[in-house]
Amino acid sequence: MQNLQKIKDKLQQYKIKPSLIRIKVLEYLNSTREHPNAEKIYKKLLKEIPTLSRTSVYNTLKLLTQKGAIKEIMIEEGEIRYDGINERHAHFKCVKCNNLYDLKLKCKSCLEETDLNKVKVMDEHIYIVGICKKCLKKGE
Amino acid sequence: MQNLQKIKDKLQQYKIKPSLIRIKVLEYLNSTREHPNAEKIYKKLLKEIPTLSRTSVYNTLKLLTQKGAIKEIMIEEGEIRYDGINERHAHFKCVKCNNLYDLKLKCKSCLEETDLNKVKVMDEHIYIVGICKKCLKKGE
DNA sequence: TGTAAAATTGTAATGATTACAAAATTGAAG
DNA sequence: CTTCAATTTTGTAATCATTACAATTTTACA
Ligand SMILES: [Mn+2]
Ligand SMILES: [Mn+2]
Ligand SMILES: [Zn+2]
Ligand SMILES: [Zn+2]
Repeated sequence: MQNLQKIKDKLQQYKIKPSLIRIKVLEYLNSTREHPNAEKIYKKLLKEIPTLSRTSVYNTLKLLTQKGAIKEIMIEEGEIRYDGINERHAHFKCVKCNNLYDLKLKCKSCLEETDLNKVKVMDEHIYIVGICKKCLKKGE
Repeated sequence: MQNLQKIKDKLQQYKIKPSLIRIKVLEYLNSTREHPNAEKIYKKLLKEIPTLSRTSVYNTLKLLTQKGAIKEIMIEEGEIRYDGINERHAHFKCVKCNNLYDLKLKCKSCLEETDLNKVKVMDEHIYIVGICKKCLKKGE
């Protein structure tokens, strides 16, 4: 399909050679908004690539992150989640169901320009922790 | 000194019984803006409390966090830093010197109210990753 | 084909955090 | 001052996601 070409193009755009695992990992991360961790990605791709190793998933995630094609999200200790959506947005982590939702940002920057114009900004992370709509309903 | 009383009051305010270790940990976190991790806090307090155990520091930090007296900051994998300053603010993490600086926020919320008025917000984290002024100068 | 570079794999190590049970301390009651 | 249960603190062992490393496989190109 032409979706494959899009993934390959994106990899090339970030100067990453398009191997099978890299394509599959990026394809998965671009197709979902669930922000999976390495283990979830491994389990998912194992169905398509039976020889896949956990190490390869970790290696690939590290590479994609370093090249800027995906983003690491660190919210809870001992678990890195990954986000393949590159548009600037914030996150909402529900402490009940553990889901991680995307949130829109209404302003370009919440920070004082005077603080920022002296430093080199490489990355920005904004997230809220709380209880989501669904879980609030469940608990009356 | 009367600083001690302030710390005790703050602990009581968050419904935490003021034991020696709790007082010392909170006192340290309220006196610094360096956002230390558990190990740094342990090393620092060991000078004053020679019988101190790492476990006690971890226990105390967990308790203070759960009660809301301090905040965990998770930016780099495998290292939780702690912040005793309760006023809402953002952070800047320098990837060169590894320092974590405080930043002022210019707006009350960067998020769409429509997204937030259906959920329960418990915590908010905003941070920038980049290279600080000092390190930029060093590298010409 | 031959071969060096790159990618992938499996196993072992790492290290911050946590679990757990024992020891010490506290504080109220007698 | 004692007693004793609750709380706090401690030391050791376990956890577990991630990383290091070396071996194997695959790729790309002459
Ligand atoms: Mn996202
Ligand atoms: Mn801070
Ligand atoms: Zn939820
Ligand atoms: Zn710096």
